[in-house]
Amino acid sequence: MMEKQEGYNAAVFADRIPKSLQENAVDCVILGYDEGELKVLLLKWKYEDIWSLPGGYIKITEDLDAAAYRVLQERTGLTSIFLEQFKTFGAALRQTKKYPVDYAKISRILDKIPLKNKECNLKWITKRFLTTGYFALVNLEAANPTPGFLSERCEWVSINAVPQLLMDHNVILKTALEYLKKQLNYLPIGKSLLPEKFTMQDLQKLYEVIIDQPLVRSNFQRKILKLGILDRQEKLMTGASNKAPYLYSFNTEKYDEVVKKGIGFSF
Amino acid sequence: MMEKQEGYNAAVFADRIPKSLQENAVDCVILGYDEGELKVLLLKWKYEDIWSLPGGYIKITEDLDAAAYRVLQERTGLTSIFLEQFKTFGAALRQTKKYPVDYAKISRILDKIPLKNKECNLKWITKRFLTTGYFALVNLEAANPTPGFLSERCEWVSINAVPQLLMDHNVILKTALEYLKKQLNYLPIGKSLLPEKFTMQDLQKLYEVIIDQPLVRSNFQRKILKLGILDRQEKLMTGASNKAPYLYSFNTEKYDEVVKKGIGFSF
DNA sequence: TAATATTGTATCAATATAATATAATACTAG
DNA sequence: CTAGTATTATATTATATTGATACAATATTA
Repeated sequence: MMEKQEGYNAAVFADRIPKSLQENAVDCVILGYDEGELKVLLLKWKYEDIWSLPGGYIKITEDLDAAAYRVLQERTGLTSIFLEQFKTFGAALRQTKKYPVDYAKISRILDKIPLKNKECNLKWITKRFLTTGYFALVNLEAANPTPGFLSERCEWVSINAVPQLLMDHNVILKTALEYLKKQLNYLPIGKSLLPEKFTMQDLQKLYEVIIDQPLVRSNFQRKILKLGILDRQEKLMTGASNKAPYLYSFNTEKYDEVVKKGIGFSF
Repeated sequence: MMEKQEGYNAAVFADRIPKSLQENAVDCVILGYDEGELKVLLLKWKYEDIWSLPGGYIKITEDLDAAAYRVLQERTGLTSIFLEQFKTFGAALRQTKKYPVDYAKISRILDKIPLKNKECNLKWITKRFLTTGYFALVNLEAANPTPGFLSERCEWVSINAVPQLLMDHNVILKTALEYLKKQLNYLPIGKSLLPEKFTMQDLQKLYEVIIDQPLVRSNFQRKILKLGILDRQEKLMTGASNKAPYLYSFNTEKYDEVVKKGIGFSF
């Protein structure tokens, strides 16, 4: 089962694995919205050029959802946020043929980070495991990106500039974005992506970034307003030489109601 | 962690567990449609009054999806069917407080079925694990329900007459049905649930059973026909004293196209 | 041949949608 | 102060969709 790679014997890892942890993981696609761009929170590993989605093992006494919340909280400081499971990934070759793990790199990293830390279960290096993908939409301004013990940086990266990620993380990210695109047509979004108050243009741009195509302004406004999830606030004086737009905020009560009912077509 | 229950020490199971299998499982909600009822395929266990969804462990060299297909194939003989992952379940208390496992019953069963069979991994008795829920829509007529080595019966049960199931299987079933209900509004269904040729009434009844509410006949017909996924065939002479309905069949090409595009509302 | 049940399609008002137009700003330049 | 400019909020219009109902066309039975 194990094979040598670049002179490194992966089986060495097997000894380092604490037995106390579950063999399953979660990976979080944490999306924020900033300067008209959709951004995803990524980790840059220590010492080597490895990037990955924030993830973690599920503790044996922990709910699956709780593990995802924990990862989100550890990497952003945020709690009680929109977080949704979207798919579990379990291709047999997650760590091998299809998405090769560079054992040499991992080896060099581990040589520098002794694994006395019980929180680190590196079974994924040597054995296929499942990971459940979650995605979160968060207020980028409120988040406080924090690297873990294997990573040296935790950064917002534009979804148009995502580097090659560890294992199948690029696929996980892509799947999350497609899922979000679909969700748009039967769920309101934006409550946690936008600041408290925002203009109609802000909201439209968010939608356009997600579905990756332009929308007709007047029709977008009409459709959104008809959902009844927005409260109109005062006008925003930008200093620009044009009519000042209204500010809006989400009406939490109605927003949640629409989330429950769903929008759009139904038989 | 382990506790005695009805005088039986669950830890005894731990020794019986082969190490060769992954600790994750799939459970399949296999739905069929018969006599105007939606039915789910359930297993009745040997010797004791235990019912469950068909499920199985994921082999260490097996794709997650492949494991679900295998379960479906083993229990129905069917292959290449609509089968979709809908959610992974991982509540910490899956096997304990919230959904107690009756160790006494399991014990009695295992006393009669010696576990020399390597295919049986009963770790789920002693330890929390994740299970990924899949649902399949199959042609009930074409399926050949077949029990496994732990079960004595494999039967179609009306979703209105489902007994108490093992662990959280009732929740898994409920979640699958809710998921299907939602899917209805942006995917065509019926291709694998109905026979080759069917009447408009057949299709409407199927929809009504799934969403659990009546639909207006003329409007349903108009909406469905507009999707362009049906080919009209000859008339069906039933011998009933009324106008004979047309038979329809799904146009596979257009059907798949619509599955890809989705139907209904979009921004 | 009339009665009956069910089907296929038409009708029509109400509503929704896409594309475009118009009026109302908030500021700038002169 | 006024005209110009960019942008916003909303109106308009033609077209399409929806929900509710109506009605003609069968296939059989009485």
